[in-house]
Amino acid sequence: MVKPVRFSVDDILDAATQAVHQHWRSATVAHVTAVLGAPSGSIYHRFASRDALFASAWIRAVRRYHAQFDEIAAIADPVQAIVETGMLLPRFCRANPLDARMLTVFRYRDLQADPPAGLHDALQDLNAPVGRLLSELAERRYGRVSTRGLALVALAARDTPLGMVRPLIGDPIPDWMDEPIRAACEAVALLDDH
Amino acid sequence: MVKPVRFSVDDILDAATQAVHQHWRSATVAHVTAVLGAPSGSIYHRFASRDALFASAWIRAVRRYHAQFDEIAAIADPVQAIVETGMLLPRFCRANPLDARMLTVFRYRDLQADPPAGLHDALQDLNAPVGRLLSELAERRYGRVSTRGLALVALAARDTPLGMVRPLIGDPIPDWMDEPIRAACEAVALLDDH
DNA sequence: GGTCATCTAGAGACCGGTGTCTATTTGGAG
DNA sequence: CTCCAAATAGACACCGGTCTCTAGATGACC
Repeated sequence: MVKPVRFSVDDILDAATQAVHQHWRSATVAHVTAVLGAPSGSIYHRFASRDALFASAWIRAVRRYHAQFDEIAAIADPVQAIVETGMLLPRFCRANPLDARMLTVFRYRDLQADPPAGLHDALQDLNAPVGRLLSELAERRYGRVSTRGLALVALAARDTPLGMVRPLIGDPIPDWMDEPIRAACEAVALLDDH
Repeated sequence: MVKPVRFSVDDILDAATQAVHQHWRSATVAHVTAVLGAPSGSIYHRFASRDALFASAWIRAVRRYHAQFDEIAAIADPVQAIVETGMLLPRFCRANPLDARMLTVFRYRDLQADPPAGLHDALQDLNAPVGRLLSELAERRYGRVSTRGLALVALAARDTPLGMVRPLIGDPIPDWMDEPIRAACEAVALLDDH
């Protein structure tokens, strides 16, 4: 029917991710157009604003990260399941270094606090897979879902590995990091749910 | 001799820290002048640029954090010394929440990569206390200073607690966090220096 | 009281980035 | 071929933030 698409949404998000890789938080729409070889009009044709563009790229990266969660259910031992959940992060960083860097640009809390135009709903649902996984892990680990149990599991499976890996994101994560990450996750996962 | 100072360097840094507390990375010079009740000229009279201002406030916060390091030498057991080094961070966040938030605005690596006008030297020396402390801890823990040993100690005493605490910085760090932080630090500190 | 260095004071120039507006291209359908 | 919706194309208006520039205030010292 119409003029064929030259810059698809995914093309633009790829370029945005590339621009963030190079300029991190100071990436601009001009950087994206430079990567893409497109004028700014083509960007604004598909995205309401600069913020909506970069937030969309962030959301796509988060979803790709969540896509790894399936395999955790197959791990029998609860503590090991928590540890392996933690290990998903360094693995993701190695497999998708650009998306990993994209992940560090926003915090979920901030985006949800005032969502860029049109992304309110996408952000609403975004964290559900994490919530589900953590609840399931807490349930399996402690036999019930307590506030503290949930907090411990979140700390073990999410915050601890993230903190250890974060300073390196952008560069490759060395293999020797795996052992200490496992050790830290496991130590937290072994704590008692009082 | 001259006109008395109405806005000292420390006053301005306090205001910058306050502005960062409210606006985080998007804090502007105008936000600082609003807190301080001073015109922008008074800010630029003492600081070469916006970046130099905020970086100076960051450096002051880092130095205050380093000021806690002295007491670690007194701890006899090496592993415990590493764990207590890790615990300095949550303690600092509780005692100086505004400076803690300031700490999250820059990364040492980025600032050193291109230092704001006039801060090159200050940044050069800034990390020395950390380097000294970590070397000392690695030496005590493993009886020698290996690359891997140093990396493990850095991970245990610095990155792990930072990662666990980071998502909460800005809000108060709850007391129940101490136990998991200790557990994670200790687990990493107990790993072998191959 | 005059002098001078230092500092306050604030208006606005300047600059880079966002987002708009209009023109143009494209190819299938009639 | 003509028409139309969808998309590209890019010039530039606009805006918020940084930083400059000039004027004026202040008080120690002579």
